[in-house]
Amino acid sequence: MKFEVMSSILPNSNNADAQAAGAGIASPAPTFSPLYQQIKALIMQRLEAGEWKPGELIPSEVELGGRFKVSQGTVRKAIDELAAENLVVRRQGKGTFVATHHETQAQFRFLRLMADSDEPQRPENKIIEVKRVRASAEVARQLDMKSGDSVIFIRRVKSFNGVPIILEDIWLPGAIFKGLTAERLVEYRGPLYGLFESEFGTRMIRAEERIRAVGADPDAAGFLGVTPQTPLLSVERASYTYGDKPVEMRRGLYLTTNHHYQSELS
Amino acid sequence: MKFEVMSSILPNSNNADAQAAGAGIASPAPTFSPLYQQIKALIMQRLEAGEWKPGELIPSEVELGGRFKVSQGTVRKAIDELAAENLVVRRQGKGTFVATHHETQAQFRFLRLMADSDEPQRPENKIIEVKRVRASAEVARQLDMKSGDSVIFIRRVKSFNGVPIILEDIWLPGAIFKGLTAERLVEYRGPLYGLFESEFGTRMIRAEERIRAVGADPDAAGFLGVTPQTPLLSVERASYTYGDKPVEMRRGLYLTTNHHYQSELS
DNA sequence: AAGTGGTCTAGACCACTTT
DNA sequence: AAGTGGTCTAGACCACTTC
Repeated sequence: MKFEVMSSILPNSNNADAQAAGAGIASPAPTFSPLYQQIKALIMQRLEAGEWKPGELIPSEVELGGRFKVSQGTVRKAIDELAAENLVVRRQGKGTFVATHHETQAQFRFLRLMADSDEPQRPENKIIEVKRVRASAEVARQLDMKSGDSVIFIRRVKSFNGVPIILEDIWLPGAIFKGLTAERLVEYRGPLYGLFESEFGTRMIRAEERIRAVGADPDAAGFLGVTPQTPLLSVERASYTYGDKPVEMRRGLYLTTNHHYQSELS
Repeated sequence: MKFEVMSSILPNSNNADAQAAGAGIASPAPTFSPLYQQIKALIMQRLEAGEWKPGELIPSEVELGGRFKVSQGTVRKAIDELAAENLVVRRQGKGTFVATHHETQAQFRFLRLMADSDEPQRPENKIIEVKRVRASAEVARQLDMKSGDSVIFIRRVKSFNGVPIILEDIWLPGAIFKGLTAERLVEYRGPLYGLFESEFGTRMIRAEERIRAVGADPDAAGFLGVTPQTPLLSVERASYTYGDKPVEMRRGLYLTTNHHYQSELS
């Protein structure tokens, strides 16, 4: 808990109390940041620390304003940004809740593959393999670990309406996902990130994908029921939790004969 | 210019004046929208009408507040959203400007292909072909026209550091881009959307892309210097201007041997 | 009735830019 | 010095939810 602004830098009488709230900790950082950003950072720290867990209600804006000695409007602006980043969800009349991956609306936020037709798609996951391996140089780099560190490897196939469409390899840091077993994965219903969140206390916040066109290798061709060299979408994903800490690496091969990857540019 | 809220629906004394500003037009819409959304819509209408052109300064928040008979804070919230949608750019101390495609920062907003390495990429465009054609059924559907309507077709190749990477076909509504010639395209420096904006008064706001993996046809293989059936990224883009009116359709074939399409999930 | 987020106003001071 | 957007406060009323 700290405020980065000193009264001398930001001689705003309104801020005096807020600065006092962080009293005792002299900040070495010379960079300015507005009060609401500092409040946002404070709330984010508490989210990260698990003070309020996914799905739970956080204190009201008035309550937080009192706690941090700032006006409700300032807390509001802080929470506005947290809501824009999907860390938190507002519900009028009820309050503000910590975002969770256990919601129908969140199911498709991280799967951008859409059917060309508008027929309903019954998704189905099949776990092919789960094993503990040593991190390769590339996996170690992506997950911010050392080469040879323990990593959990998952291979699965996602089908739509019974037709295999995605072959996906997933690498997870062994230290974080210690007790993860094939049995648990097979029996679990719902999105993987929901499992990570509720059983391993690791909430995925943000991801980046790198997309390429590749030819199917014999292995992939077998799983997807196509001939080798069939063009496939290669989707490499790096997932991050609080503080941009990497927590997952994926590589998916998407069959895009009757599906497409949807991207919004704005 | 209209307000969708009647005093009886929104009995906020603060709004009374704002409602009066739209006086004379009875609104049939029964849906509620907050004042700042109405202000936002009003400003958007003026942007669309070209009252303030791209790159120009729009009136200050105080000025607009006076004009619409609402407080500066309400105008601010309206402009906040317009800025978030990239319709407008704020500059502290200067004012708020209509966004434009003639800015270095905007150059890469609509090209998500990145080099795998971090070597500098010298881009280069080569116009292959420009011709007037009749809209096929699919083009007509995408551009919201009738089959057979006049369409301008452009084919070009984009190279990085002298190596051809993208073959792109572009379809434009003939009615909007009437005077567009191959000569003008060849001599024009800078992003295509900049040309559209300053010479045809059509500003692209938003786009959607559908991505697939395909095998190179002989034609494409020739332009990109690869063998037929080489996997390529097929990127179909639909571009929209104000009011979600389609103004462009594209189909790019990206060679992703040393490049990748970058996508942020959040 | 009480509490919550959602909207709106009014006024103040700040940092930045231009005159 | 004057004008602009950026931040912060304080207070009001609203719509929605729960008790």
